[in-house]
Amino acid sequence: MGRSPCPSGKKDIGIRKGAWTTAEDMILTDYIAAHGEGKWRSISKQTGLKRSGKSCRLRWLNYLRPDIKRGNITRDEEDLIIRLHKLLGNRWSLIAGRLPGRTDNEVKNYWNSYLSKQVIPRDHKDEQNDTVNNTVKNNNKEAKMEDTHQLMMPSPAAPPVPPPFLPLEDPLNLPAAPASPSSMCGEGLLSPDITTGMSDLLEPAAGFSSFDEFGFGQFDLVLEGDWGSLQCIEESYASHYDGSWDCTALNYITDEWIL
DNA sequence: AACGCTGTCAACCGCCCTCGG
DNA sequence: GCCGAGGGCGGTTGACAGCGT
Repeated sequence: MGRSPCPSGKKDIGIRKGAWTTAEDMILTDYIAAHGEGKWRSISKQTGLKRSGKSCRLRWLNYLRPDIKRGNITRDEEDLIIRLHKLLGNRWSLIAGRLPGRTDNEVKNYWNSYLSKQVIPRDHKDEQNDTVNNTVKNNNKEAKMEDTHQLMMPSPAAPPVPPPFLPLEDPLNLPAAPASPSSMCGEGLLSPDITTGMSDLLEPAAGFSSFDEFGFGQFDLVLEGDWGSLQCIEESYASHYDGSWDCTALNYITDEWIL
């Protein structure tokens, strides 16, 4: 698999490229076991590996790390990837961070080669479901898509419908929730691509170190159906609100998760 | 058996961010 | 504030495997 070791470099003279050998893996593994991660560029100098620092880092993070989980992506992991991608877009490192033992590269490859072909066509189909004419030829494909689609729909055992997620009460003079996501886009609050736009919109605010901390905290609660705690987080958010976020987007995020 | 097509996935590339001087 | 080095990340490439014809 992977590229053959054909040094193409005019500018990287002396730097090996392509597939890693077992010997190189051992050298890198031994070095990191002894010295720890980091200082990737110095690794090649210290060990004699003719690899760039980036290449060493990539090899370690994507393949050699002892906590890498091998084997097929499970149904639960697939479900989580789909949900997280819906929330975060192509932020593979963040998505992988929620999947212990999985790497961003692995998640990205899995999405590009498998999930994107199921989820995206399905979403597209939903937009024009009145015009689709199923054929016998597509039966198997459709069945597979349906299977994936169910992952994104509330299951019979899904959490109860949460209380309405209304705009927070006003002491902070927060803007009212928009009538629809499209209106948010129209006002420039969210980019047309809602999944990536949200991450750009929700920059760190007081009380939370990052959008990810805030967002994942809510995400976990949604998954668990813990609407009470979710409300507490929202209230906490309201008490810390410093105006750097637009809370209307949070309402939409939660709607997105639930839907 | 040979060939072409397609999917998979390790690895590379280039951009961007952070941090220290 | 500027600059360069180091590192992180998403997008893309390309070798290989498997399958169909």
